[in-house]
Amino acid sequence: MRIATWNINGVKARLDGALTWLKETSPDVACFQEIKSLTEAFPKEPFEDLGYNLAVHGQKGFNGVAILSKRPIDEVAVRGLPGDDGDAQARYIEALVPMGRGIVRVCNLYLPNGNPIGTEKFTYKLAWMKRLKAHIKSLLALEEPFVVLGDFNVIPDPVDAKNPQAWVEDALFQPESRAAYREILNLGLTDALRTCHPGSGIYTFWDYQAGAFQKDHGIRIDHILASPQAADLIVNAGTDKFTRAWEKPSDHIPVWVELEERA
DNA sequence: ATGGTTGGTAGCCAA
Repeated sequence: MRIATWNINGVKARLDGALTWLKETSPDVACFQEIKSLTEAFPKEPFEDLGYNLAVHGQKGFNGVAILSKRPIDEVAVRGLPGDDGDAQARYIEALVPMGRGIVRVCNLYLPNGNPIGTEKFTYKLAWMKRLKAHIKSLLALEEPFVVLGDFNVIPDPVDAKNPQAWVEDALFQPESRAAYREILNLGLTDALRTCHPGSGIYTFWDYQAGAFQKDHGIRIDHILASPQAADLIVNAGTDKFTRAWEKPSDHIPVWVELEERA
């Protein structure tokens, strides 16, 4: 089965593009970030017409995440990242979807950007990552297949940027951000895209400004991390870079993983 | 090269 993630940067602005992408690539599960929509304002019908079930966790104007699944969504396990009841930002949703004889848990996140560094935004990013680590640790104890995927807003390594030096003052490439990401990975998760494409030059984001896409000044910040039980099933992973060349593109492109289905 | 562009919203904020 194919599970994909895409920061669409506004569901209303990207409605046509998102529908075209779903029709062309037919993921079984698609996770969106930055829907920038209230839950009740999400345009569900055109997606349902393509055969998708939806679980939406939105907020007004900013953030917002959604899970679309051609298979039944057995349960929406979590809305909002656990660990801080005072955090109202809609950046996390988790659902259970049938796979093979069992289920796969899909954990869709939009990790805080954290810029500019030296502000409460960066503090919030690091605190959010600490909460994410704790939550993933609890999921690993279940010893089940799951994927944690979405816009992590972290450039893991220099190889994940065309021009790493351009990002040294950015929250996405701070040593603290990278260390927190590494701690999560080192709990025992597998970076699906890295595993299938170990080389350099794979990016998932190009800024709208200064012709970044034309110059291929990209970074890899959208990730799919697999639990050990899911990593055993990885067949392939990749990106849908063609969407970035469309009219009115998102600044991110989709990332997907193909998991072997064992009946 | 301290600029540049986009989305959501209603003035700027977030990215």
